[in-house]
Amino acid sequence: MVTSQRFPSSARLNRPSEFARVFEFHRSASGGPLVLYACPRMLRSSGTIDAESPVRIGISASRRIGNAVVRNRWKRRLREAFRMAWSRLPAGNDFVVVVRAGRVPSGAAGARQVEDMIVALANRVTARVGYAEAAKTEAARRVSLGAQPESERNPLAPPHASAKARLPKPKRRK
RNA sequence: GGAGCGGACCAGAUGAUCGCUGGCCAUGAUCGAUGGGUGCCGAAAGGCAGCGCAGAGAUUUUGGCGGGAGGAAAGUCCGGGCUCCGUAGAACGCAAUGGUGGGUAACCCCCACCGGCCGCAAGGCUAGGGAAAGUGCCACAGAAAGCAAACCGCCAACAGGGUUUUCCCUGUUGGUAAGGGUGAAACGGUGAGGUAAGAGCUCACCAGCAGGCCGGGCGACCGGUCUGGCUCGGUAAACCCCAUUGGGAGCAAGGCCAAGCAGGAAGAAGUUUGCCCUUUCGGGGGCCGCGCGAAGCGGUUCGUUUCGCAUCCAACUUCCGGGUCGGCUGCUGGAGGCGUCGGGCAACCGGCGUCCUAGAGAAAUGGUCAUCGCCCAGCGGGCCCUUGGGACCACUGGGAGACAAAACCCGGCUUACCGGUUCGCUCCAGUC
RNA sequence: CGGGGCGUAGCUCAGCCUGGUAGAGCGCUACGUUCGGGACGUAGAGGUCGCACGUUCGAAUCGUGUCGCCCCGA
Repeated sequence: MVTSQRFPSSARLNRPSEFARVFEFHRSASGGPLVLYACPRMLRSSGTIDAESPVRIGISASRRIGNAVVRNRWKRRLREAFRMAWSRLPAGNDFVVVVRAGRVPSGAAGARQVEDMIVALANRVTARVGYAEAAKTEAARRVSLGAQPESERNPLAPPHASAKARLPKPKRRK
């Protein structure tokens, strides 16, 4: 196991639309104080599943679980766990961890425990029956949506998801 | 030694290692405004193709250097800076404040003092203007709750009765606020005079009120003295009155890029639509026109209204399309910290010197390990000393490590909090 | 950032504006009724009015502070 692992901002979900995309895929697994949502990553150009791209994660800790200090403590603990377990997670996916309740595990044993829990949940949700098919149909629908420009009024299609699948802008001025 | 009062300060330390974030420097990669030069078209202006020569800058890789939460960053309770909104002028309303003087950019803040209350004291608390402008309220109890009033009682007269001298009982009328009892609160207190009985009815002293004068103080107020009428309840954190203050919105403010000196549609020349009636001159009603319309009928920040002044009129307004859930900026050097000197009782102010000390944006300042440090208990060691205690050192075991995380920036207030350091002072006990 | 509302019996709520007695429904307990239960009838218990300080003779009510919860707008 690789102990030294970078964790730059490109490995995190940075904007609300990315969080919404994962939540609206509606695939989750829960265990203990955590709920983990998963969503396969897409290649922007082709709309197919990109199994090679690195894993990205996001953390959601609402005010329900405590004050700012408790929320920050959870986020740091989970970021550290992701950093350590990064190579053991199934590639080509975005994950969002929601903290439900509970005290923050402390010490080395607590850190190991959170780490193992995240890996187990991630493997459980991606190995579930229908995960790959759903990802494929989703990808296919996205390609068809990308072909016909700006028919966004489909209620099944989240607007930010189609925006994510939009073809890159052609170069201007050349 | 014990108990207590007031103030100031700290918010575990060091090291190793793995990370995050933004700054600077170097470096590789990708993109690249613009410039240069080449070819073609053209009379020219210029256009097109294309070279990859220079290159601001953007994104990113790797490496190095140095920086990275608080005393409350919190609650968002006040006050300001800053930004935008024609001007924020007047009136009404609304809201806030409420002893005096000062500090301050400002304050529901701070300092000093005055009055009141609490404490043996050091000290603490204090929404502390006006109740003889007006209105309201004061449950229950009580005769009566605010300006007078007679339930019991007391006294007098008259009538009747008992006895028939005094006296007693009943009733009616009148006088009386000294006594009773109720209540949170009952119309000054004590004494003397006075009276049929009583009463500030009169007098002395005291308390209190109002006014005048003298002295001290910038002032709140304090001290003294004289006069007056004799006493006039409480509540304004009830309405209210008085004085003072307050324009509104908020960094999601605001500006720039995207964005092309700008695509489409509708509205829109109305100086308060026009006419008639009525009016307390504020306005109200009817009819016509525009409008789908009971709305509305110039606009100009704002969730109080009206008025005044100013200004704008298509270069305007609204909607749709386009764009967008983005990027850059505002964004941290400031009523700034520390030291020192001077002024001031103090809050604070001024001069000089010196320092630079967080800028995130699904939101950084962390994880792990080791050592030291803190508290408690036990055992051991020597020391102080009056039996019995005290502090110190070493070891072992156990425990605590709180509250709470910047979000434009400051000054305060309030609240939360494991503990620790230190200064000054008060009371009590003991010894010399 | 700005604005609004609510904490009262085990539960859902009145009472607060205009201060003096805390109340309703459901639930709970006991008894009656019934063969038994439900329903019904009678009686009863149960509340620091979120907390603290103040104003007042007197506070659930008025004022200030504070704690918790909910909602709305940008």
